[in-house]
Amino acid sequence: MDKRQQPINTAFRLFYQNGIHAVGINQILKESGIAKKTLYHHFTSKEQLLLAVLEYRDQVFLEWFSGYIQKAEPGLPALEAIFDALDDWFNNRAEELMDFQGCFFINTCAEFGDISHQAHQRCAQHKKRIEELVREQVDRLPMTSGHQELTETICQLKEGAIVQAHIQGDLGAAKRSRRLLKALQVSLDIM
Amino acid sequence: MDKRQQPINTAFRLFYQNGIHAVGINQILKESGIAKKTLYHHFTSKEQLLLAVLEYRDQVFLEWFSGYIQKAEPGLPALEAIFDALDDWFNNRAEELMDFQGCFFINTCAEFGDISHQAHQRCAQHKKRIEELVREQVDRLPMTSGHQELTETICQLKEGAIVQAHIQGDLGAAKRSRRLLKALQVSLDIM
DNA sequence: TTCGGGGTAGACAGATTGGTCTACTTGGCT
DNA sequence: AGCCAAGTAGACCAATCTGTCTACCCCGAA
Repeated sequence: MDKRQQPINTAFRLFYQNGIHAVGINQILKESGIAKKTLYHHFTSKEQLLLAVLEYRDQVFLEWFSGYIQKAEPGLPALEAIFDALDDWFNNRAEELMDFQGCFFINTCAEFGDISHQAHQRCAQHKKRIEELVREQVDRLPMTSGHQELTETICQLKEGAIVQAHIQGDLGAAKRSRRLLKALQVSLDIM
Repeated sequence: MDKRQQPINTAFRLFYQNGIHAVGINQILKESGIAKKTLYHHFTSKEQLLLAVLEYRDQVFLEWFSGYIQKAEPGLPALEAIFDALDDWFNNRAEELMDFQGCFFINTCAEFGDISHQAHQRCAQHKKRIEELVREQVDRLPMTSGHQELTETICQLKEGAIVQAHIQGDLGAAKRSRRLLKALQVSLDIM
């Protein structure tokens, strides 16, 4: 019954399913069941609401994501678990995240393309946080160098899988990235 | 002076810079300099205009992209050239493609998330065409199997690089994917 | 020479947008 | 008991949205 959280939940669902510009304030109000005055009491504008939605999704996603990493053994198994997580997400086995419709942050950047836009920057921040989680595990690998490179590479594999899964409906995209990581492990003895 | 092409050019520029829902028909008309009647003579709706824009961008991008592949030696060099092309794109050395703002097809799918939507399907088709160009080169490699897997992997590396470059403004994303491809070559002797 | 297709400018319609505001209610703290 | 913050419903505003329509123009083919 948190009157600030209600429109955030509703707005996320509608934004994620239909896009941000395509969803009007009135629809959010109707479906969240709060009054217009209440919404504008908590948020000064649609844009501020969006920022709160990004904040919320960031938190939910990170919590869910880090759960997979922590359940696995630190190091390589944890890195592999990243792609197991993605696989669950793409195949709708992650209830917390709602029906897969791509990455909300990638989608938001598509609508607010300019990197100077606040929403865009908030999305970049989310990706940086994910990168930090990855780095923590990469740093545990028995490598002498190349931690930063490997971290960024894994994140890039993750983005590629998300896009492939969303646009083509390719539900095996996560497993493909996982196999690529394995191939890397075998080839270079970096891990 | 092609009155059908003019609004396509303008609409692409505006859609790409600002998003599709964020751009109104009237703005397209004003900036393309044609009359409303003319637009609705050629296109029955904004959605039909969008489909024509996707068609147009598909053609321009494929032409530009395949140029890089054809200039390189067939096989591995051509595959490396893919990432050289991306690098030029991200760093705005590809004039035909306009200032880099991510992939227009990824961006469009973000706004029309449902895979059953015509615009979304047109985007998937574009990606499939790119995949075909990649496959042609992969098929020339001295591998006994795994062509399909490698083709899809390379496409996924490409999507990852595009997203990373757009969201983080990471202009080295293409080179990172290129290095990963090289690492794969060394490790598995698939090429 | 007439006729029609493609063009122009822009009024217009009806719906919807984000956001403000009035009038009223409810519930908890002092 | 009194008060105020937070809530409700929804009228209202100006702007904007997509799409239609009128009225007129130009030019090439029959």
